[in-house]
Amino acid sequence: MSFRLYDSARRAVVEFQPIRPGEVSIYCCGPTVQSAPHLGHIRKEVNFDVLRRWLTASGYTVTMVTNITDIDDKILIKSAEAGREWWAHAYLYEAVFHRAFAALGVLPPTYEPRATGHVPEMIELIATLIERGHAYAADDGSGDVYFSVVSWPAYGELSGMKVDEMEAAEDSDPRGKRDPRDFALWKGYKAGDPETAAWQTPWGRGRPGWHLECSAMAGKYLGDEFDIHGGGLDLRFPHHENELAQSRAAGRPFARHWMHNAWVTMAGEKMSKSLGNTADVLAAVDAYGGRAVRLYLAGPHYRSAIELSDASLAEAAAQLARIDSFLARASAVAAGWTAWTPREAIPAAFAAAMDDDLGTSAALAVLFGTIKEGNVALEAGDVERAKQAYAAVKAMLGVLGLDPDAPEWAQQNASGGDLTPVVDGLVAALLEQRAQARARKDWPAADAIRDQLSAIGLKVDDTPNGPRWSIEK
RNA sequence: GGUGGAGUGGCCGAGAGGCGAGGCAACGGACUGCAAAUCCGUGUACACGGGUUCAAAUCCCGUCUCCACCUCCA
Repeated sequence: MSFRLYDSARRAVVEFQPIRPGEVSIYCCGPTVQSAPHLGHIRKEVNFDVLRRWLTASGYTVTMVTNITDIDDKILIKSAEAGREWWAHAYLYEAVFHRAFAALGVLPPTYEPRATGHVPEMIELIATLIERGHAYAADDGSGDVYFSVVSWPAYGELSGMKVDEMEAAEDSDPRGKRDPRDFALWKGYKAGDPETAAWQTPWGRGRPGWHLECSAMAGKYLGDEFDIHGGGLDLRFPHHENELAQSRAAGRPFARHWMHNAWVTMAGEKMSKSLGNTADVLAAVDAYGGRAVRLYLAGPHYRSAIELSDASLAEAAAQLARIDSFLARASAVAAGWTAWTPREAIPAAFAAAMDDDLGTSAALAVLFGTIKEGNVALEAGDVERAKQAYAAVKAMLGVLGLDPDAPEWAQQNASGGDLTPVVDGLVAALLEQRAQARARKDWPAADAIRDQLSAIGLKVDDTPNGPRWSIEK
């Protein structure tokens, strides 16, 4: 079975064919580190993390590049408001983003370049574009350099936008543009900008334009041509259109495949900073747990908008509780069973769903079906089938980034994990008292102990093999 | 104005011509001292109006509503 993926440029699900057999190169536009991430930002990370995990599980060696945009208008404005150096502001929020990524089990990219570290590559790209007649330094002496849209007839090939039909932005500042549709590759230094936010170039001092950064960094780490370029749907135009135009105009074939995830909505509207309807990632993680939030983001298809509410997060938490309940029950008989490798353990239906444009929703149906089979097997005492179901569930969770025993989650539970033997000892003493009360049919006393534990967040379940406790999230 | 997407049962959310994805919630039953967990069972949904077809949530025509991009945006 081969992998099929929707390509935004061709507007169809197409057969994925890597440039080099067995390898996949992905460039994914990363955050502009101007303020804390919201759940919309993080959906992109989770969706592309699932892509990466599935390709890896399918046997590919994946190179994943996600940039950090650490210089930009917004950063300069926000840092000035906050009374910080722009670079200090950028580092501060880069750390917050990293914390949010880790809180959702997102694997670190292979390379995570910062825009400010790649000015030489940008200058080289601009020079090539000027040489080829696709870019020009503004005549007004501002130091701005623009890409000439009319010089590149293919402009619009990605988004389907027709240059002539586009609504002209009324308040846009034409500055030194020869055509209002031209976009900035390089922004000349302006009075009032921080002295440190400017780099010397053949066209004067200044700083990078947003679109140019990504082309330069993708080229450095992945070469002139690579497999997949990703990002949020809102980046398709103009950001990705511009990246594509400037890269191809410079003679680089660039991305073969464009992949865009849809957004998170609240009350039907796209979550965004400008609308102010954002949900903080770490707050959601505190309330529902990182794996529940990840399940909420990863479950629906990546090209569907998903509606955020307390109810939808609570439902994800309930789904996860069903998953974890099975893992807890099954691990008693199946832990350490290694007859199947994770790859062998993945059910064919799950693989088929994932191969079909990352059908996580259908894949999840397979996961829950397997859990039911496993539960039935456990009830029937069919240990062999329970082990197989357990292995299959673990393998599927691994692909989705939800296996609680995987390093990215085990690490997060480390503080609690270290205390588990201690808590276990304390709880065991109480459970022994409860067992004695139950033995003499003193139900009020037994229930009092259970209620006491429940009040501090420990849930007690009676099983055929005795009571089991767990921490309620 | 240009371009694109969406309207599915109480809720979330897949699917895209023909056996009711899956989950959450609810109700009934089994198990349990009671719970919890688990299992079994219960639902005839596809915005509206036409049409095509043996068969339409799925295709065609029309209508309504919503959202997004065209400006920074994951």
